Amino acid sequence: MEIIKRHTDYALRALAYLALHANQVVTAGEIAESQEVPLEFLQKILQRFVKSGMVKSHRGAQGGFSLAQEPAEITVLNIVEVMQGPVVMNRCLLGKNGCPRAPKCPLKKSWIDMEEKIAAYMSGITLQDLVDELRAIK
Amino acid sequence: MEIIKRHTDYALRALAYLALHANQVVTAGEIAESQEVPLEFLQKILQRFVKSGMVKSHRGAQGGFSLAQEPAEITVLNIVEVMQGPVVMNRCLLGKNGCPRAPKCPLKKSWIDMEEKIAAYMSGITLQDLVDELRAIK
DNA sequence: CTCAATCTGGATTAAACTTGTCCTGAATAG
DNA sequence: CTATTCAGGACAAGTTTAATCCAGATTGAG
Repeated sequence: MEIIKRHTDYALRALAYLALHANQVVTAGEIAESQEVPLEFLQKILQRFVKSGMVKSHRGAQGGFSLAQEPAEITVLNIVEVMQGPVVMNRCLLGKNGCPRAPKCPLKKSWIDMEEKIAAYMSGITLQDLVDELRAIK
Repeated sequence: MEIIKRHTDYALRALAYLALHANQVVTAGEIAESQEVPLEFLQKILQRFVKSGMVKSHRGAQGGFSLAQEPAEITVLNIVEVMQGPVVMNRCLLGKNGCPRAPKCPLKKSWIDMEEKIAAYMSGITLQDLVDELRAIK
């Protein structure tokens, strides 16, 4: 039961790299090489963050990507949700109407409680925290 | 990002039904009908719990299934792990050697911490709790 | 202005996973 | 014996994951 998919892992690595080089424009190729991520797959991932407004792209020669927000303002939850959507324990809890069994579901409250705890945990970690951790490890 | 797969949901419903009818032998057909689960799929699921020792099967006419343990001794985590394996945030954290990037992973500690919290939460809910909840709802 | 570097976006794809279905066989109560 | 019920392997459609490929748009530098 792996909760974080590979593309989300790649996204976290890529955005941590951008945070480590804040205020610089970095090419997808550089990120791909340093983070050992397939370049063309990474480009698709970065496009999602450009659309979400978390990353700025700079086209043309000498172009690349840079963070559009401060590292301390981007949380792990933000990144996970761009890639995998909202944290949901059970698909019953997705959508407006939910499942017809909800009234007799003995776990519904627990699932919602867990979702909130997981989301809270992930929103407590920012890219700045990851940068600090990376610098401490080095 | 749905964490609980459908077969795990079915398993939870089925075992809760068995707990509700503790010390009785119940057929897969009866569970399937009451819980709105495809019968043949449910049978596969129940077989897994027989192998894991949580459920006893009774073959032949008038046969069926019954819990092999007390409802208060079977946790949601037990059930989830039978269906989906151990709770792991990132596949990097699976296996003995893990991934080669682990030493420079700024999230490893947080992932492990989250895994433990999720597992702890799920092991705090037993089938008896679900039975109590079901009786309260009714 | 041209060209190389670089991002954009759509199409395609292989493998794995999910969610089942089908069928034969084995056990057993009555 | 035989109807009922579980056991287990094979099969399969649909979706997701994890890429790859390619034609096109943009832009900095020479």
